[in-house]
Amino acid sequence: MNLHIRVFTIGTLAKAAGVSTPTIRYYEEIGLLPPAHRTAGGQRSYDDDDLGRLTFIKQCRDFGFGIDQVRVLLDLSVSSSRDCTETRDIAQRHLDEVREKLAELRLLERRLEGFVTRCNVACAGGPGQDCVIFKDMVAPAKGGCCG
Amino acid sequence: MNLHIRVFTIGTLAKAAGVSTPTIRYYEEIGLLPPAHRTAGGQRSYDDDDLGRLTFIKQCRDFGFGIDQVRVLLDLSVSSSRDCTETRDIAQRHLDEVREKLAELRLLERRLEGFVTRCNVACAGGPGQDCVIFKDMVAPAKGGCCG
DNA sequence: CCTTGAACCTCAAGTTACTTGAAGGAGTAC
DNA sequence: GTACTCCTTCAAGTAACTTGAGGTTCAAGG
Repeated sequence: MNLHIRVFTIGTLAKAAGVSTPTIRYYEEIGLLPPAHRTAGGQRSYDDDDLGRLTFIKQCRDFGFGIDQVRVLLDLSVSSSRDCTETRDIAQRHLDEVREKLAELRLLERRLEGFVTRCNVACAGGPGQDCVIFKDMVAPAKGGCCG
Repeated sequence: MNLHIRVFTIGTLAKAAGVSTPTIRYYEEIGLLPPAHRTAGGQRSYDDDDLGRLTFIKQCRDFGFGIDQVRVLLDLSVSSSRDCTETRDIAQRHLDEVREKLAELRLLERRLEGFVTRCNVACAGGPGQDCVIFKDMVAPAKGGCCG
């Protein structure tokens, strides 16, 4: 209970929030963070409120929200109505996107697995084989490598 | 058997390979495609070899390979040794990356699910609740929204 | 032959979310 | 005072294209 007012340099704030110092300057530049207070020498100076805001941003980014979505979430976070349903809708849409991406990646994983497997089967003897991967690759959607 | 020599404009080539025309110009600019032949009027002109090369590139990109990896694969595709093991190793490394990304996304999916669920539980009554998502978000790694 | 409209040309800048680098000033410890 | 780290701004780089401005070529129709 002895640190009633904590003051951060940009570097200590960065460590506390888990981001880089250029990122903090960048967030200020694009308006995610307000212009920082400055010391007499012109260096940026932060307090716990700033840490809170930055940590919030960091959490949102870790959730995969884009900068523009973070902007909306920040606005919601200070709006008087505290409209949680809007927040949930943003998160739900984002979740849908994540699931789409997951489906794509799962498909890609299977295709790559097949590719590597065919390589291993056909090229077990090492290099010098008459690998036909590249002919296969030119014919779309058939999978390739040493087929 | 009547189309022994097919000639493509950049637009028809783009459709045939499933990419955009600016993308073709971009690939030429960065050296993935050789400088195109030109008509008397200065417009680009392509043949089936170009279609083959571009289709190969497209397939690699669909596989998620980066441009630099595509460059290597293109080199391998014309190398005399046809070293399939090298090709397989590139694909294997890429597969590993895809699997890492999948793991990340699965985790993210679960976190977002929890987030949305908590929103629904706490905010079923609609807006105006005292949503505490934003306080939660400031405390890292706890999940948020209306906790 | 001439005009119209689509498709083409080049060059520059925008996109996302930062990172990296250069050149120099501020703050702190000895 | 000097050594060292951290800070400052500004510019450019990253990946892989996309978009836009302003102008040219081509094929078809009248």
